[in-house]
Amino acid sequence: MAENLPAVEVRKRDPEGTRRDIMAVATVEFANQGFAGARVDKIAEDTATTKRMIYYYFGSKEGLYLAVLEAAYEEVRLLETNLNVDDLEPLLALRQLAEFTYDHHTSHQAFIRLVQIENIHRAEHLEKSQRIRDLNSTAIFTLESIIKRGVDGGIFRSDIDALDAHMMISAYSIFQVANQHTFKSIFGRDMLDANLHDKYRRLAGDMIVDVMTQVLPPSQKK
Amino acid sequence: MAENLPAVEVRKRDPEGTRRDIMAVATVEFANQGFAGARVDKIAEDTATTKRMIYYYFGSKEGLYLAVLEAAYEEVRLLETNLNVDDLEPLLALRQLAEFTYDHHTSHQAFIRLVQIENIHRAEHLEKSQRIRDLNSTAIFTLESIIKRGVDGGIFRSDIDALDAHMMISAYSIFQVANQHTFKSIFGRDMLDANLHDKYRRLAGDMIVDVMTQVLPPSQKK
DNA sequence: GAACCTTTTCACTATTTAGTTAGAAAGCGA
DNA sequence: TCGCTTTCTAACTAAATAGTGAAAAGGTTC
Repeated sequence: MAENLPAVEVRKRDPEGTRRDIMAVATVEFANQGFAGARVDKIAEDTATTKRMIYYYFGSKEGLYLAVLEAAYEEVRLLETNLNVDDLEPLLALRQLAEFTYDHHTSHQAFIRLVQIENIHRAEHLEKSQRIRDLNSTAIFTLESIIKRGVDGGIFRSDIDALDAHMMISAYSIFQVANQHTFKSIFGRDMLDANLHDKYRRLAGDMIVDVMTQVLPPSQKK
Repeated sequence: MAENLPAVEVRKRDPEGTRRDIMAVATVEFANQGFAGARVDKIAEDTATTKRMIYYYFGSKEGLYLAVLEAAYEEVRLLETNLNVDDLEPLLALRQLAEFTYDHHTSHQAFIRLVQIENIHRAEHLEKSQRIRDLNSTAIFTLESIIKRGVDGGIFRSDIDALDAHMMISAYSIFQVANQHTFKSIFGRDMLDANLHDKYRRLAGDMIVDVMTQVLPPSQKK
């Protein structure tokens, strides 16, 4: 009866598929519960396979977590490469980068949760993954080039480097996702409300553009 | 031999002291390990009293966590009231508030960790605490007054309200603490390095002042 | 068809964990 | 002194938890 129905049990042996199944489920569980809070039995339950296979492929809970973390960083990096702003004037390029980052982060909340969890653990797992540390965010190179052009053109401050700018853009975007729950609970505002999205995306651009374009007059004591 | 030595076992019955002892230790443990990661036995071990007393006073692990969270929010609120910027012109007041917040957050890292942990839990514990939700940050009232003066004076944008401004200031300051570990691991920069503190405090002020003082000309398409 | 890889089954273990029982000693305020 | 509160001791429990053992069967590849 079921043999002709679409691909649910088409695969009999599909190691890659099994790994992907486990990791997809584990990503959700780790992002939702944290490393200590996640339950291997729960993950196994939600997959099409068994706990034994988790250990067969990933060795340990930590091994699985690390695989999930690596995959999340890699996926995000892939998406980053979609942005090309080399043809735009620095001001517009910077705005585009910031607004793209904002959209990107607000639509990859599981990734942000994993990053926050990793920070609670003081990045101890990330430190173990040479692979993640290698795939240095491409956003930095893009930013470096934009900033160089803006500084050379005399329209950008020269005392904010690419990492500083990245920090500000990330801070703004990540905060809205990462701290949405306490913010809403205390102030009653849902920062991710669809009605606010356009305003907050624009504000991400305003924020970084406005601060970068304040070329300091020597008179102003700072 | 030990009877004349300073206050270690001075107290015989000191319920308040016992509570404080437990909470101080629990704050560290929860901030470091998260709720699921924290161990009641470990907390008991690090106090001068026993596990039984933790349950005597706090009922459960969650009860203790909630007490810790409430105390942390209250302490931070107390410190916020130290700031008085009513006499300053709005531009300087805003800068002072931002830079004060930056200093404040970078020197209360345990609190920030608790907030991040609470966000991982989608603020479910915070929701249970009417007490925390009541002590609405005084920073908001201060900000409201500053912004009103700035907007009335024609030097501030009128489309950014106090919560928006608070969000930007918090995002900047909290990010540097909350995400310091992944940031350092990936980019090699310690955002909390003492040598960078002055620069980053100033930048907190620049960021919010620059974005607020961009009064939009109608011609500029936004 | 042989060797190897993947998958299933499932009971099992050792440890950790939050939380308890029960009693008793001792301080403190009235 | 009486009664209530606080503190300590120390074993104990029940459940949850990460991880394993061992065997067998079914695919896959060469």
